Amino acid sequence: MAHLTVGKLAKAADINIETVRYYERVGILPSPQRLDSGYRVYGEQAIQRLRFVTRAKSLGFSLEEIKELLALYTRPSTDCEVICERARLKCTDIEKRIADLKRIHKQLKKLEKNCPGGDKKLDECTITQCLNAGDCRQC
Amino acid sequence: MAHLTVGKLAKAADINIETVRYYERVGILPSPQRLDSGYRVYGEQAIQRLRFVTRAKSLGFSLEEIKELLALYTRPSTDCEVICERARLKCTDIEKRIADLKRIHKQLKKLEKNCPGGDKKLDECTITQCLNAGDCRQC
DNA sequence: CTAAACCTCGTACTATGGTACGAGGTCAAG
DNA sequence: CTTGACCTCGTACCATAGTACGAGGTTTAG
Repeated sequence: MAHLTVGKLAKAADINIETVRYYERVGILPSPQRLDSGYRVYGEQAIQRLRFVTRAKSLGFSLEEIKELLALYTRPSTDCEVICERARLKCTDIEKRIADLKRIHKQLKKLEKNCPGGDKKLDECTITQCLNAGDCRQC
Repeated sequence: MAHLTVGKLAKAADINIETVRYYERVGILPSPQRLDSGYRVYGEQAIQRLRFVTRAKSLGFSLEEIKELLALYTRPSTDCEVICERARLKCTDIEKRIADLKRIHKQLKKLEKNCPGGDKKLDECTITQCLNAGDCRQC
């Protein structure tokens, strides 16, 4: 089990094989050793690394950010605080995105609520009015 | 003021000139009339249309969705309800995105809170543990 | 021993929303 | 009538995160 080809690794980490190669291209995964045939050979730690990537992705980190996290992670001088700081920054980032979406959501709800609906014509539709004119009191 | 070249239109709608041409390419803006020289000529309604696009964008609609909205808008048979329905769908869509981000935010906050921080080593860092292992009680 | 399954690489393509550039033609002011 | 600002088009490029494909070489199971 210690020697994995790229296909086995992909399966073990539940990632598309092309994606594994892509991760290598963009520096997320280090270049592995090769057999004489040119085949890539990975150890168990590659599975761990890919799982790290998948989890970081699910926490909202971009591949660029994950690359940095991995670099920090593999540097012995890195302490917990450094990683925490990254998490805090990402948290703030996500708070901003939530705030943006909430602002949009509020506007849409308001428009929706005030719109007469039914088979009214478009010139009575406040949503259309809003999209059409800057002087809309609904938005 | 009734005849605008693409540059004037872009300025009037506060949109990059290349973007105006791009909108034409992707069908957001209809092909305008041309002078003998080949220059595009627009009327006032083109400014309105671009403002419609900008406002719809700020409400979270994609260009594809805006194209549909515009098609509905210019069809006389469209009634208010049809537009309202689009707004409702977009609202739901945004609610989903907010929920996703909130889930991520919650996890990050939890990780952040439980992490010892300071100059602790990485093997004591619960964030690193979470990224590294699937059996993390923090996430 | 052969056929299937797997691997290699490079390149091109997907979606999204644009931006940039170069070669050339046109228009308006001085 | 020249100069500069504006326009034309096609093409390529940016970020992001991959996916797809084809030609060829390798490995493994029956």
